[in-house]
Amino acid sequence: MSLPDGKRLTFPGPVAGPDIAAAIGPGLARAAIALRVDGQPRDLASVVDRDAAVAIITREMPEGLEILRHDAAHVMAEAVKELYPDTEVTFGPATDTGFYYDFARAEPFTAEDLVGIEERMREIVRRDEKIAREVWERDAAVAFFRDIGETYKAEYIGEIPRGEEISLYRQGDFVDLCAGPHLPSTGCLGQAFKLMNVAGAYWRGDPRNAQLQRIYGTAWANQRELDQYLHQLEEAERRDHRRLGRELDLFHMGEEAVGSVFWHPRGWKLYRNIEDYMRRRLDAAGYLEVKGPQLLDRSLWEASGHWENFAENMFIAESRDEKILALKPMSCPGHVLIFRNRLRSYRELPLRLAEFGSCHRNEPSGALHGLMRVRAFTQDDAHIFCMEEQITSEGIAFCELLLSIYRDFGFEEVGIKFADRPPVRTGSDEVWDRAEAALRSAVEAAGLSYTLNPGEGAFYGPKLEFYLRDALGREWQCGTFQVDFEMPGRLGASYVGEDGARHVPVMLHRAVLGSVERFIGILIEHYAGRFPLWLAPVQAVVASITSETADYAGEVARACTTAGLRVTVDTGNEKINYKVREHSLAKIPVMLVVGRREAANRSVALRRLGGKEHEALALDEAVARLKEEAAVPSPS
RNA sequence: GCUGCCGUAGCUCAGUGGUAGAGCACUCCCUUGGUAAGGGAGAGGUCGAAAGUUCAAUCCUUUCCGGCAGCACCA
Repeated sequence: MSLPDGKRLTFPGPVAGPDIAAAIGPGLARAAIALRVDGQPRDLASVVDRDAAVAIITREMPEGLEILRHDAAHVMAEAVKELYPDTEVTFGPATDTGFYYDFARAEPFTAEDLVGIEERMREIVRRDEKIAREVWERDAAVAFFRDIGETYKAEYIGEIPRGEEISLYRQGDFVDLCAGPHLPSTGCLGQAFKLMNVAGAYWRGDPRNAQLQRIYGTAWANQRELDQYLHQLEEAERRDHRRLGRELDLFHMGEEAVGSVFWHPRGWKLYRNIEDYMRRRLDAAGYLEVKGPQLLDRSLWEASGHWENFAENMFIAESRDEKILALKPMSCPGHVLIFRNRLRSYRELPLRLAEFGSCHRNEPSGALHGLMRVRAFTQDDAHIFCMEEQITSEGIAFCELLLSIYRDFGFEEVGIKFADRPPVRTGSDEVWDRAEAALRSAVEAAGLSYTLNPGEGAFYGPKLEFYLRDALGREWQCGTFQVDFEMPGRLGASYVGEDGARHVPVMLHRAVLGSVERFIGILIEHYAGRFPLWLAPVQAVVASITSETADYAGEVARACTTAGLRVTVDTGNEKINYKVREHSLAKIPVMLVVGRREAANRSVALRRLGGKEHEALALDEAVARLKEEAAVPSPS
């Protein structure tokens, strides 16, 4: 057999995993938990009886960790069955950070139950039960699970394709239907796991089915990694934009307007900083800003197809004359109306209509989440009306614009997914072929790599989805670029081509930030509230040491304001220690402290947020320096 | 929307079947202090809303509203 490093091992006959590992080395023999045979993960105990590419999987490897987490799910199921025998087990896979198992049980699991289950899991690990694979005949397996009252498992076996092996795994008295592979024994799991929470989940993910109780846990190769993960969770909680939004007095949300944001002065300043920046970038990139109406007549939504498909999520209003109107959930129909308001020439194309579009969508209550998912939001939306042969160049230009904007906001890593035709769609396959080809050539011409997201395109066309990675390594989908051969025709948009005939333009839907509200939520968490100077709502606070220097503090603040800096003054009756603490907690990037010395020689003591030191600077110099540092990034 | 948990002062949280407390924040007074909490006093609550049980409900029950976690959803 061949090993990953290219070496070859020869055995006289069939050989089991532990012997292969032992033949390679004693260290590996101890660390081995599973095998990979010709790319397929297998139990360590499985026998290799032919020439194959074999690799030993250890718990430190990604696929080893996945097996370990899957085992954690089984151990949890065993613990639950021991403690609550009336529970039925269903599915229990590994996740990116751990595992879960869905249980069917009349009584809800409580937080205290979790403590007991976790204790029992640790005990099962200490028992070090052997985990054995058994291959069963299909009907016998169904009968077995039916006998022991596991109806979900029995049901599921019926859906496993004929010809596939029905494998059961036995550990102690617990038997579970599972494809595997698994660890050799429960002891191999180790103790680096923790149960996290319990939540509802539908059987097979379908809301029409019974709702099960899902217990989530996290599991790692060792205690250090577990601690690190738990620490990262704490860090995420510390950065939670809902918490920082309150602490930094940026915004609040309330039951008087569920799913909508009350922007406070500082939060709105941040919002405006972003909007102003985006406006400059759009202007420079040849977009024309427009503003469409909020409330539009039902007939338009019927024509666009929204009334039929999305009425559930639209807010409907009725006027006194009994007209039915809807708050717009997106801006595209309005932009088409602007486009087709007069006769258009091919000479005008590409025509890029941009809008900070206020949209309302009646999102399900359970989906709402701070700024990340709201019912009233602003899209940095634009629609490019163009000819088919312009799709590629517009796509390239958009990708460049987007990446440059993300960089300015401090996001260097951007992932791209290509979402192609969904099962339910409008338009012929031939049109989809052209749209997908044009989009693919655009992203490839821009020199960007992407992964495929099959079947996830919009119903009217394929799209690129742009994901940015934040400081905690989390991915957020923000930008999008969609090719639409449908809606312009549907809403009657056309232009006069070079040939004098009417043509239907292609429409490119695109957004960089996506929802401005959500993007601000991401920014807050990315920066943990410590915004770069150009974004910070308040860039500096001038703090006096004694009331004697209050006048000079005011003078310093005026000098800053004149230079275009956003500053506040603190001449309050508190010690400087208190002021430093207070403004540090408010995450103001810069403090300009003025005492008797500074007032005497017209200087300031400049202190950076989080810094331990301060720097004495002439007032003019400090202002000039801050002004330079606070410069808004501009398109080069 | 579904399941579970939660809702007491602006915030973080104690607490009780006999109508409530702490710390921080806030207001005032003293203090004028050189880089992460100076001292004192005061004010602040229809205990999410409604109905029910009870002599009596913030506490028990039901419904509703809102929040959190997950599921489903995200055109």
